[in-house]
Amino acid sequence: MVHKLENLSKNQQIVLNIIEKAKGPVKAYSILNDVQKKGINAPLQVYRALDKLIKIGKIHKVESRNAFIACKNTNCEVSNATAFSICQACEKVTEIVNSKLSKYLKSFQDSTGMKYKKYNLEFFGLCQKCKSK
Amino acid sequence: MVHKLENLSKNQQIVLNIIEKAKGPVKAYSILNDVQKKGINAPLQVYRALDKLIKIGKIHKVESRNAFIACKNTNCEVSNATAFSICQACEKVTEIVNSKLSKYLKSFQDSTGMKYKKYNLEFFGLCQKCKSK
DNA sequence: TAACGTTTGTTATAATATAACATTTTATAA
DNA sequence: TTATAAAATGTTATATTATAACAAACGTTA
Ligand SMILES: [Zn+2]
Ligand SMILES: [Zn+2]
Ligand SMILES: [Zn+2]
Ligand SMILES: [Zn+2]
Repeated sequence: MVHKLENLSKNQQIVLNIIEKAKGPVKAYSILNDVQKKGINAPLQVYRALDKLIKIGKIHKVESRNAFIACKNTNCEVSNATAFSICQACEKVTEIVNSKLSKYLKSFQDSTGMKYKKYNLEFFGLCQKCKSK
Repeated sequence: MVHKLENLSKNQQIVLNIIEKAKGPVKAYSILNDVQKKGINAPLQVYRALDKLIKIGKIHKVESRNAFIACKNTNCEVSNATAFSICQACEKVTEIVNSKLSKYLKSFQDSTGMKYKKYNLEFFGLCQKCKSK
């Protein structure tokens, strides 16, 4: 197996590092803020790195939150089948890795016969912690 | 059955009307642009109407597009179980109404035992038209 | 009427994201 | 190695999406 990390550029590694170390989803401008000491000065530099990292499946965008999260799924080399659980109270986000779910959705056919290349699913509710408050 | 339309305020009706007449998803600032002759001048007036319309299930937000679409599902009184098919070429968006899918997702349980109140699913691919080009 | 919740109007500003252009670095291959 | 193409960078400016804060008006119900 080829380790893609070695192929990442400087900016891409810096941005990935921040997202991987974070405890939850990270916002683009929070990343920008964190890296201004490391030579990245402009939003575009962050967004370009984010785009690439998404493309190669290292991170995902949590669409409903405009935030980014590291991929925890070793099989998920491209972000074409993603599912997340999102706590509406504490905003904790967890990537759902569930082969039954992904098989079900990958093979889903709608009435129009449209064939899907990609899906993104977001579940909302209360996590264990917040439920018991 | 109670017709909620009668309960809508002036701004809410104006905004809903535009979204229902549109052929595809509509952006907030495009709505704002369209209604400036009708006495709505500020983004907030549009966003407030959008929020309410989402809350009562008249429209949905297509998260990956930051756009809004009228609900076609007569059963869907609240936006707590939504699925869309999105063409990556022409940006056509269709709400998927499929009881098997919604039953499957409503009863989905992840490993943490978190119980979900709401989900949103977006499928991406090419529609019939764009596939055959 | 009084009280309450909802909606409105308005100004300002925050947060998220891309356009356009010049340059540099890296990979590929003649 | 040198040429060439592809990818990444740096920079300035701008576009797009969304909310804060406050005062006033409206609609419902007690
Ligand atoms: Zn993943
Ligand atoms: Zn929580
Ligand atoms: Zn609907
Ligand atoms: Zn299409």
